[in-house]
Amino acid sequence: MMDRRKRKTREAIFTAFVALLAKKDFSQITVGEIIEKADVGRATFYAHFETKDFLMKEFCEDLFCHIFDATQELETDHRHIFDCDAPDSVFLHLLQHLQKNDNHIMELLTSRNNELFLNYFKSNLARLISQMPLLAEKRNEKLPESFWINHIASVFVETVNWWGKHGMKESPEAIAEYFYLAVQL
Amino acid sequence: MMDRRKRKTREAIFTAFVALLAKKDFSQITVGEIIEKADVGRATFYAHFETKDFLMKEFCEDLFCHIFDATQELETDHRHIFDCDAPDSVFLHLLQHLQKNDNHIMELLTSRNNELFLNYFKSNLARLISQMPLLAEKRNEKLPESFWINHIASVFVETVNWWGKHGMKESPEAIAEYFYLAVQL
DNA sequence: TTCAATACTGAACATTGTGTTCGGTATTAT
DNA sequence: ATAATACCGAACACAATGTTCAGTATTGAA
Repeated sequence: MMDRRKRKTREAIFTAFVALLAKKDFSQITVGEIIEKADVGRATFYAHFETKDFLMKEFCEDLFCHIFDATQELETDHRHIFDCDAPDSVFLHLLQHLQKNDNHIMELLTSRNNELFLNYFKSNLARLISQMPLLAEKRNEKLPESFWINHIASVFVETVNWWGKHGMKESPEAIAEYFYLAVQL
Repeated sequence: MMDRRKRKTREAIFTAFVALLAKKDFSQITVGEIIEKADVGRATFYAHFETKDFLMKEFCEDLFCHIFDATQELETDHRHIFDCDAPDSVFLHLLQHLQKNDNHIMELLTSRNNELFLNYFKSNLARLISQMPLLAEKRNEKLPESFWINHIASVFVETVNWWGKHGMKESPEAIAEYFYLAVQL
């Protein structure tokens, strides 16, 4: 187990980081701002994270690991219980999760110049998709698998992005509908 | 008309910039490198471009303006002459243009962490799409127009991106096929 | 409780990149 | 020919990065 102090400062840095990310672009956040908000020494920051980019990386890994793992577990549960058309509900569930805004993910996804974060979201999503056999069956055989997976992930991310950029007025169900129409599942 | 000296240095800076972009991420290119490669004084650079970001902006505007304008002109010509199904050929024509690699666009599109450039590509493409009435007719009425346009542009850019990242082994025609299958036009 | 390991502090420091300024020189358009 | 314009290049102030180190506090385990 991790030293309690280490956990605390790590958490403090993450919290400060996400608060800053909600306000400004990643590229114009300075280490100085982070450590000031986290109330942590400069040397301490660099003892935890090699650079600002690594901070982003580890932050995303923690976050997506948490979310997608939860989604996937819930998913397998559903499949066990209902044996229903699983893939459909995964995306809807993700959208609902996003709307709740527990981890301020939407804020991050829709903030300007968020490409870095969006890329992490997409790669994690692609990984999830590649593990959904029921979805894979719906693929047009003319399309290469890597193309197909990348395509689904991209469209979902773009859909979410559009949702956020337009004020999230629509319900998760409506957005899911848009998504399915767009990818023609 | 622009002073000859001004044109020359502007061109020198652009050339140096694109050469660097092909090698490394935009964010880690320094003004120092640019002016060294362009063989231009520091003050001169800042007389031309407010910041590095503005350099990127103007570079993209020049480039896309050139390409999309050409595509659009060629397009209207075709429509006048053949009165054929115009939208289909626009994308294919773009892909062929990319394969020729006149302006090293593919190199830029497929270089790592090229989100900024990709975004400019996407917005210009969206603008072009919104001016294609024949394409607009194919939209599913359930989908909002802004969503639809953003979707088409995204899928095209992602398709191109996938193409480049996989070595551009396929022909433009094959990629166009993938694209049409993906967007279901 | 003791104690060695581990983590944090805070300030100093070298380094790198940004963007500005300015006097002097070269080129341009007319 | 000449006035306007552009370039040079070196110096400068400033801001951010990432490192170092001696001193202090906290932790987990014996």
